[in-house]
Formats: sequence, structure tokens, C-alpha cells
Amino acid sequence: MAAALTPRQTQIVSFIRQVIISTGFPPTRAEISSEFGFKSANSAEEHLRALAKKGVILLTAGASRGIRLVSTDDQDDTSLLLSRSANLLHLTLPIVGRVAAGQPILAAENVERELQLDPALFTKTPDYLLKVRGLSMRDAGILDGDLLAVKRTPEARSGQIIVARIDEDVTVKRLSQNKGQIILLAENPDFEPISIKPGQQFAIEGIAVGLIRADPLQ
Amino acid sequence: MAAALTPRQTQIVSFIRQVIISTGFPPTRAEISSEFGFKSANSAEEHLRALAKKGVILLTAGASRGIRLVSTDDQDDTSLLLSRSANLLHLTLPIVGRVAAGQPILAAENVERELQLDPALFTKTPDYLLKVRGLSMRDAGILDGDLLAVKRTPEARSGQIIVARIDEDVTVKRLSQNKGQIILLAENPDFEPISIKPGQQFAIEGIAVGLIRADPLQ
DNA sequence: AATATGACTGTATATACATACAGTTTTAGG
DNA sequence: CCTAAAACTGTATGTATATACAGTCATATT
Repeated sequence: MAAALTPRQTQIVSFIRQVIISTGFPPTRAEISSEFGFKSANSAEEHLRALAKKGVILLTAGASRGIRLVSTDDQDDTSLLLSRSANLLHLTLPIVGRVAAGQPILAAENVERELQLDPALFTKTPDYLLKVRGLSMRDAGILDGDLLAVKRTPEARSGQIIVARIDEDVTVKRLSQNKGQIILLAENPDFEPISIKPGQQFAIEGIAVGLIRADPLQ
Repeated sequence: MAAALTPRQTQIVSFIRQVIISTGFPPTRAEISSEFGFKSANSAEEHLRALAKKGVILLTAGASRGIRLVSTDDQDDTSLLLSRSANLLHLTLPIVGRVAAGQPILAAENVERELQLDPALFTKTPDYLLKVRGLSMRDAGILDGDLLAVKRTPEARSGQIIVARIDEDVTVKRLSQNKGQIILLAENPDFEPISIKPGQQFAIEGIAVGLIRADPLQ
């Protein structure tokens, strides 16, 4: 599928990567032109179009510096991400508090603070930490105030502890799927199972991959 | 020197990081304002100035999207020497597995591996992570395999969850002291309280200050 | 009481940028 | 020989973007 790049195109991609690594953001058409001695920014534009057509980069229309390198393999993508913040040892995760109704979990308004974590801690790398409210998952060892490490994913298997959205509400429950029938189980006899009715908005926001408790009951 | 960020500033940094991860380039002032509902791009500008002043980000004058996240590691350039040898922001904690009978908890043979943690996580800085065995503290949300963050101390108050040594054995229990009479309570009806008899060797090794669960029951 | 700071609104402007359109030249293929 | 594609130059334009200046309001410090 991926058509081979011309020598010039290879140079362009290489330059884009270099700029991202050294500055933290992609170059403009003018900067590319200047680097290669083009007298018209249109030369850069045409190269970018060709590269986008070949699937090597993604262009965001209308956005300045809207160039994104498509990762050929995971490795150089990670190294790029790392070079952006140069934080080699630690993962920076947002701590999400109460999720405002209807808002995406990671909306800035919901972020209380950030925390650095050793990526080696969890087998699946989490995307954020959700502050758990309530005791519905008590018997799974998830208490009020705990930080649940969550990996974003739209799908999950039965039996996994998930972060789900029902209509406007975000909740942590154990997933149970039976031939299309979805039931969310609490881990606490005081809470009734929640079955999703047709017509209700339901989405899996992520699966739990770890837990952090800042201060156990003293 | 490293001034602490305000809650709002933390949200801004988190948003910038999120944008870089999801789009490949930093946001504009307008995009930040839109995310937070600012009616003037100047609000974003001022936040960026403040963050740059605090050394959390680097701004490239005149460049669109000229925002770079500064790695938290070399943030305190005042004490470069220190930050290179000893990582001030991160705590390296040993993970202690099964404690061999009669040995000090932190004896080298008990250390399974090490983990880096953000010291901001816990209110009391832990000295090591103890891998919990058994379900005697189940109802306190401490499960088999959990890593209990422990601060070394020879004393504790009644009601605190402690790591104790009785004769040769190391155990995690809730402490109950009554006029010299010491009782260790499990948090699980299947386990009997342990009362320390005169003549028995007993010592408090530390108190629990946090908990980490690598993989919640799937 | 005076001052500083954080967190904004509102207006304005120069310029940074993406991008369209019209050409030129060279090279490789049919 | 003809044509397509690659690799440009040159001109132009609307808008995306950074950034200055003047205020407001609340809260915390001196």
C-alpha cells in the first residue's frame, strides 16, 4: 500500500521529525522551504500533499503546523512522544475528579491535578486516573477516594472492571455481557445490578488496570 | 524556586499535554480558550506566561503553537547538580516480598524490585512497598498481591493499619491498644483478632500510608 | 488601607501561515 | 514524441495566531 518515497520526500519527512524532536512542534511550510532553500512555500505545500497521499503524514486542514507523522512502527512514535516532554522514566497522568455531566472524561475541567507514575507499574499502560466516588465496588477492594488507573478502550470482556457512561453519568462497575444484554454489577450487596435498557445511552470509557490509594483509613 | 502550580494552571498543562498526544502538535491560545470557555484569547496567553515563568513550559516567541512542555526532571535548574545525582522529584522504593523469618524487612534478600513513585502521591512519605499476602485485610480494601506503602516508625496510634512483627512473622493488621494490652485486628470476619501475650516478641515495623494495586481482578 | 496576584473580558493589530492558481524545468515511461 | 509526475518559482490572499493594552473582580499579603 505505502508507495515508496522519493529521495526528496524522505528528506522532508526526516526534517519534520527533527524539528518535532528539537522544538516540540512541527515546522511550517515556510520553515521547510527555508531549510531546503525553496523560494516558494508552495514547494513545501506540494511535498506535504504528496506525503499525505502516501500516508506517511497526516495534515490538519487550516491548522498552523498541522503536520503529524504517522508512526511506521511503535518505537519511533514513542521516542517522539518522549522527546516532546523528555520525561524518560515517568508517565504523566491526569487525575480526573468528578466528571461534569455530559462532558468527556478528559475534558480539562475535570482534571484536578497530574501525577507521575512509573510505567513499569502496570502491565497495561493507563491513560488517566479516575477518583472513585462511593462504595459500590467496595468488595473488589475499590474504596471511596481511590484513584483508579484507567486505560481508554471502547470494548471490554465480561468480568472486567470498567469505567462506563450511562446517559450522562460516569460509573465504575464490573461488566457482564450476555448475548447483547449488558449488565453492570456492583461489588457490594447494597447496590443493585444495573441493566442497560434499549434506548439508553451506554458507552465503555475504559478498563481498570490498576489502583492507587493515597491514604488508607487511619 | 519551583513555585507550585495553581489548580487552573495544572489543568492548562494537562490540556496542552493531551492535545500534543492526540494531535501531534500543541494548541493555540484560541484552542485553549475554547476548551476552558475563556472569552478572550488573552486569558490563555496569561496562563502560558505564568507557566513559562514557573518553568513548566517553554514559549517560542512569534511561533504559532510555540509551546513546549519542559520535563519535570530538569525543572530546578538552580540545583542542577542535585537533580542529576539524586532525583528530587522521584522516590525510589524497594518492593518487599515475602519476609524471611527473623530477618529485617528491608534486608536485601527480601527486595524483589524497585519502583519509582511521585512523592506528591502520599501525605506521609513511604519507605518501602510491602507485597501483601492473604485476605485478612480484605474489608479494608487491601487484597492479596497489593503493594502496601509503608512508613517506618516504631509507634502507632490505635486504629491505624500497621505492619507488625510477632516473634518471627511479619503481618499487616489494624492496631488496637488498651492500657498496654495490644490487639491486632484483621479486617475480615474469617480471621480472629490476635492478642499479644507477655513474653511474645512484638514490634511495630511501620504504618500504612498508601496502597498500589497493579492489576485489579479481571 | 495599599498592593500584589490570579483569573478573567474586550478590543485591536501586525504578522505568521496555509493554501490557491499560474507557470517552468527535468526526468522517466509508454 | 507525448505525457505524467516530480520538483520547483512567483504571486496572492484570507485567516489563523500571537500578543499588546486597558479594564474588572476576587482573594490573599503586607
